[in-house]
Amino acid sequence: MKAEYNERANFIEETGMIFERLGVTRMAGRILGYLMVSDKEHVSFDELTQVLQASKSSISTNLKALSNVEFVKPHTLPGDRKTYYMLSPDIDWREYLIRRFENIRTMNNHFKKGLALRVNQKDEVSNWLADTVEFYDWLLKEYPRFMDQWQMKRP
Amino acid sequence: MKAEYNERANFIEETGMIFERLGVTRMAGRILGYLMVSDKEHVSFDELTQVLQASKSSISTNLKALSNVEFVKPHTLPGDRKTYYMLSPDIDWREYLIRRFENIRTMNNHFKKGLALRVNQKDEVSNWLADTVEFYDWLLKEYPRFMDQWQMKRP
DNA sequence: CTTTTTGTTCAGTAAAAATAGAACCAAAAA
DNA sequence: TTTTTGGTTCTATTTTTACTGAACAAAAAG
Repeated sequence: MKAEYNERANFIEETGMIFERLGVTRMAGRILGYLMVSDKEHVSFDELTQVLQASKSSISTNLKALSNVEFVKPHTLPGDRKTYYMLSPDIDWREYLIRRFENIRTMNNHFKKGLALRVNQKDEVSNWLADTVEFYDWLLKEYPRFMDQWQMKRP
Repeated sequence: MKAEYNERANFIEETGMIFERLGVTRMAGRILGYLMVSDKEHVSFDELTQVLQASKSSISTNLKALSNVEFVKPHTLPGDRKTYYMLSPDIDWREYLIRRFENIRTMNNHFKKGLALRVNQKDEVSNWLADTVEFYDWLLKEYPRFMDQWQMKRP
């Protein structure tokens, strides 16, 4: 058992933990981890069940979830019934960040709603809420321009 | 039962749901929601158990967690044994965002590790990983400057 | 038409997380 | 000193989530 093997195995488990903390399942994280360090670019369903020592159902469910959010892309070959999977080269992390910023927008709107519901609009909490809203309004207005700088650097 | 009352109640439950999706407990979210729309600035432990109809233990645990991450600040008065709680006016959302960016740094480092473990450094997946790393390297380098713009606008 | 391959889906189990209830404790009040 | 207040902590209980295993299905192969 080579050292390299253990490094990969560790990497896979670490990926599982990292994604678990992000709210994805540990198994989905493991799949991503394996897709990252596999020496093949395309990995079959069956290989995943074996390498990750997981049930077909778990792999199936998680692969589907990962495909839905387009983190993973299925790949097929003529004359081959299997489906292979790879890390989706279509993920645009800039797009992904933008989606995350939209969550911030939701939260900011919620803060506005909360502030509006307060009786005293001028106490410390209200002021803090107002400041918060002001900051996020600024952020949401300005971040596209920031992102554009990346587009300009790498068209 | 006034319409206003229901709006507040709805707001509290929504806050619970929103924070639950962010990985905090629903009850912690409810506490934050109530602290946002309460007409008092400082709210007692006991009031929280009653308004949120939750057990003392649940309130205690969640208040402690919220205090630990400094979302909530305890407030005491001379001659009063109770502890009151408020939304912490000390939360600096800029600081908070910066902490979140540090998570991105962790992820980016993990990507680098994964890329290094790949056998073929020049296939599609490797290229995609390399591009991703490049984008995040740029982002992590540039975002402090972006944040400084806010500092300049609001010193 | 029957068997095999390649998964998917459903029903049950195991594991984890959130909450409740009760015992408990320290400090203040009586 | 005893009692009450204000809350914490420990041990269930409930709820949710992830995973497994087995039944099932579609399509290809024999």
